[in-house]
Amino acid sequence: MLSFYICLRKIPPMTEPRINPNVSVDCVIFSFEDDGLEVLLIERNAGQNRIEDDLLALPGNLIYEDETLDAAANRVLRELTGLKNIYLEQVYTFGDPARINKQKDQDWLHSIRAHPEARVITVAYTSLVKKSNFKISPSSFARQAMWVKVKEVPQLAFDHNALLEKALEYLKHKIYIEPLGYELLPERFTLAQLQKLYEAILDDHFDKRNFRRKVLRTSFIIPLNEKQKGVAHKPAGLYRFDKSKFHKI
Amino acid sequence: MLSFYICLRKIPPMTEPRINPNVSVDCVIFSFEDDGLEVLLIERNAGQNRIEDDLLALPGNLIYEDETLDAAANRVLRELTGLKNIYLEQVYTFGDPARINKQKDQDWLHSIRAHPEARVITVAYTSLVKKSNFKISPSSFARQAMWVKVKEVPQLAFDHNALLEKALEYLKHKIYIEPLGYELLPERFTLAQLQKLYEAILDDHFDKRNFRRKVLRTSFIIPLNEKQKGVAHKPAGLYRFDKSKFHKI
DNA sequence: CAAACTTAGTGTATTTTGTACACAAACTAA
DNA sequence: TTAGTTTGTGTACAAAATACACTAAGTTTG
Repeated sequence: MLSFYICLRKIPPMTEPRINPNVSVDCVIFSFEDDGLEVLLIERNAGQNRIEDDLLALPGNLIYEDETLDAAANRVLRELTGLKNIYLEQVYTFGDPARINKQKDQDWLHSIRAHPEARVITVAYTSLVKKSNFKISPSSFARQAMWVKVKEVPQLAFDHNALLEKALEYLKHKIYIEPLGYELLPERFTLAQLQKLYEAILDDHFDKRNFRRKVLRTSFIIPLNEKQKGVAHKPAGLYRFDKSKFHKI
Repeated sequence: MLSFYICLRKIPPMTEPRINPNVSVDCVIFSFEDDGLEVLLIERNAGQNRIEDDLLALPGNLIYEDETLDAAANRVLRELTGLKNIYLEQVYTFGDPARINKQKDQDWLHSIRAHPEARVITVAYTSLVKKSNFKISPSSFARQAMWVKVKEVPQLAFDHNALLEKALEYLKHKIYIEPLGYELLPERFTLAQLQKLYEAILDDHFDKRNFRRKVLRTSFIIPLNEKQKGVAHKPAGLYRFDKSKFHKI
């Protein structure tokens, strides 16, 4: 019993972390499927008084007073979707005073926030993940979390369509600077998959031969001595990334 | 008298704008002189109780509740340095809870802020200007504003050295995407000046002939039929930018 | 089991861009 | 007149971008 008591004393007091009412983070999580990019959205849940026909939103929430922005983004993503240990990068900060003024957004904020009228600026984060590596398990005020094709995203809550646009633009720039494949493709992938990924992100089309030549000139995309199996056509060779062979410009 | 009265009624009541205690903006303003980049810094002024040996800082302050972040950055820059109508771009947001905890920063905050202990996240903005186009006239809590060579910047207040680094990195990326010359060079400039600008921003050196060839391949750097005058060597030809001939990638 | 279907994989010619490199010309100051 | 300083130029080679069409290797179907 004594040791149990001592153990209890070592547990820090369960004070609620203090919330900063003015700053939130939102996460724009992309995944790639063969027919394009998808983004992770949540369906808001207003506790008891469920609001029908509410808008989808990016996972996001207010930050705690004692956590960094990066930590907040990770926590919020985990709380709302169950996704853990995802490397997030900051994209842009949105701070229009009117960004939370739409009626539906106000209704929702009133149903879940202590200070629903407070000015909120939000810091957008983004990441690329392999859908299959993560199990979505919504909690907190997300009734559901789901992948939606980027080309089919409807009107979202707040200014979240603008956040999505900015994150896409960020991706496009970034893919020029470093290869983004290892985040999004399976460990072993075909060059056709890689090409489709580039075409999806850059919203463009490339010549197959030139693309292959360019890719194979790099030292970090490495052919394996394996082929696809069970496809109804000539099987493609498989490749992998060697992250260690890539060096930033 | 009547019309005067009516006129008075139309003037909005002089309420102080409400300040948001949790969000600030900071401006990283660069200028280019022949021997490198300079950045605009202020010397803080703690009202009566002047703190000796205080650190230099980037111009920045808390935002008002009813203004956008962009507007706040413009206002703050104007209030602190007199610089007006500068096109600012958002760079990055810094939100470490400990970023304002240095003793000197705390002392200063206590001397000027209503809530000196409040968590403050800051949104960094940057711009490139021609020094000669603007007259610096510090006011508010800036005792002085001054241009400091980027290579000679000392330790700054808060996390402002990190903000400066990030803004420099932003510049380097940006100069690959669009020519930054028109912001920083005189209307008519020599190719040597342009080359020095690129070398300053990218912190690199280029071959003169190759640089000239590359520049002249563009359609937006246009030779004038004029030469430098009064220089103690062969006078260089002058060029100008034609912004309309440049199209983003 | 042959034919049809689907995707993989390959080479060449041309143009454009990058890179390395050295010396004469134009002006001023002494 | 000379010394000093910066401008302005050309060539040869290597690397990268671009345009373009057919055969090969599997599976499915009839």
